[in-house]
Amino acid sequence: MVQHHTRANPLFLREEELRQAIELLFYAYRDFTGEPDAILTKYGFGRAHHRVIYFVGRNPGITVSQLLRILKITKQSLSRVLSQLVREEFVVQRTDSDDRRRRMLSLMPKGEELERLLTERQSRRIARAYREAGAEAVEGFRTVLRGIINEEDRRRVTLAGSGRR
Amino acid sequence: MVQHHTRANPLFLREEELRQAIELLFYAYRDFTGEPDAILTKYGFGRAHHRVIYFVGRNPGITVSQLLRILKITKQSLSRVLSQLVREEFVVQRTDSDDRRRRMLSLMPKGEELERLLTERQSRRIARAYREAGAEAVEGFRTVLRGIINEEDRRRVTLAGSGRR
DNA sequence: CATATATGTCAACGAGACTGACATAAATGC
DNA sequence: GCATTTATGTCAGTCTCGTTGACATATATG
Repeated sequence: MVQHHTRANPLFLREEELRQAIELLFYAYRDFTGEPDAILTKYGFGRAHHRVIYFVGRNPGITVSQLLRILKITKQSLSRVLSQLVREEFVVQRTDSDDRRRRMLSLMPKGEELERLLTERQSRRIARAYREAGAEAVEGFRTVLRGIINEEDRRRVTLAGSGRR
Repeated sequence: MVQHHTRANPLFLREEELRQAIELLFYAYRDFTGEPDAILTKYGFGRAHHRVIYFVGRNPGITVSQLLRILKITKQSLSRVLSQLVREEFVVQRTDSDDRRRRMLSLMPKGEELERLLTERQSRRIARAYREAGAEAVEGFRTVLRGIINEEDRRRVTLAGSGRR
C-alpha cells in the first residue's frame, strides 16, 4: 500500500478513517451473517428466512405490515418466504381479534428452536467481541451504530424490545 | 413489548444486550447500503458491482484472486460482474509483467467517478455518526467491529490500505 | 516436461429482491 | 349504509447475484 502523507493533511486522514469504517462494516457484516447462512442452508432456507424468524421471535404477535416496515422489502418478497415458513410450521398466523384483517405472527416450536440456534451463533460472536473490547468500547459501538441508522428507526433499537412501529 | 425482569437476572440482561447488537447491525447495514443501492440502480448496477468498484478503487492493481479472497464469492460470480464493469469501461485489466497469468485491476475515469459518488454518500453517513458520537465512541466502535470480523481478516482493516492478501 | 496456479467461460440453478395488476375481507368515515 | 381505505395475499414476469460442476488456456515452477 502506498503511504502518502502519513502526517499532515487532516483531510486525508479523515478520508482514510471513513474508508476504514466502510470496510469494517463490510467485513463485520460478511462474517456476522456467514455462520447463520451456513446453518440455514441445511434447512433449505436463506438469509431472508432468518430475518423473518428473528424478528417474529423477537416480537411475538407482530403483524405483516409491521414486519415489512422493519425489513424494508415488498410484501411479495416477504410473502414467498413467510408462506414457506408457515407451510413448514416454523411460524403461525393468528387473526387479530381486535382487527380481523391483521395476521399476528409467532414462532412455533420448530421456529423457536431454529431461532435459538441462529441467535446463539451470532450472540457468541458479539459476546466475544464485547468481552475483548470492554464496556466502554461497547458503549461507543452502540452509539456510532445508532447514528448510522436512519433517524426514524433509531428508536427501534433500545435495550428491551425490538420496537415494531 | 413485555417487560419481564427489568432488574435482576444478569443473564437476561446479557441476552437483551446481545440481541440489541444483532439488531443494531441489521438496521445499520440496511441503511448503510440503502443509499448506494438506489444510485447503482440508475447505472444498471447492483451491490455486487459496488463492492468490486470499491475494493478495486481502494487497491489499484489488485488481482482477481486477491479480490475473491476479500469478497468471499466464487470466481463465476465475480466474473459476471467484473466483465460487465470492464466492458462498460469502469474497470481495466492489465497483465502483471512479473507474473503474466495475473490480471491487475484498476478503475478507469468512469469507475473513479462512480466510486467517489458512492463512497461520498456512505462517508457522509459515517462522518455524521462519528461527529455526533465523539472520538472515544469511535474508538470503541472500531474495536468492537474488528472483534466481530474473523480473525484471519482483521489485519485487512487498519488505518491506511485495505489489505489485499 | 509434468504439475500447479491464475484466470476465464459455458451451463444450469436457486434465492431473493423488484414491478404491476388484481382480489378479498374487514374497518372506517361520512 | 355505502364508499373508501387498510391489511393481506396472490399471480406473473423480471433481475441480480449467489451457487455447483465442467472444461479451457496461459503461464510459472519444480
